[in-house]
Amino acid sequence: MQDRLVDSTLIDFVNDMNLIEFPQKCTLGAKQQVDNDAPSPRLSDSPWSDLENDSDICAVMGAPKYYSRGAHGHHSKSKRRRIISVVQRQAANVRERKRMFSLNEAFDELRRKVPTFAYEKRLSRIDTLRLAIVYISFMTDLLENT
DNA sequence: TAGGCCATCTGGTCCT
DNA sequence: AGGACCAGATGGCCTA
Repeated sequence: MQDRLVDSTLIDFVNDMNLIEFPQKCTLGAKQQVDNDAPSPRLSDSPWSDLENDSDICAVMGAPKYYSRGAHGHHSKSKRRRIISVVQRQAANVRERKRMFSLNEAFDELRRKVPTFAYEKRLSRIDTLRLAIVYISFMTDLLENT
């Protein structure tokens, strides 16, 4: 496959990737469907902007006043058990959402760097990584053979 | 309806 | 001690 890719033009490369590596399996819901060049609406609309203290979620879920880390399942044997308050848990949730948001921003940036057809559906994260790997390999081979 | 993808929550671990 | 990172679990949405 690599040899064939080296001999291909970039368009051919994209074609190959679309036909071989990504056979129309990158599905996305209507509300998540985006142009390849446009930032994802899911990512543009910060999911935590109106939930900075997570109080709404907490109210819905009826969270206890304190969370006991490692207090369930096989994790309960942990000796480093750390008791955290609801506020701390909420803050951690917000941080985690922000972290995932920045991760998705990076994925979006990577999506814009790898070649795809305009009409193609938005790449999933795993397909983005796989396509990036193949694309880098292709470009590396191209440089080495010129 | 099953499977894929994703967002979110959560607890464990590592690092500062 | 607290934040960052990670992985597992869960549930929702969408498509074939």
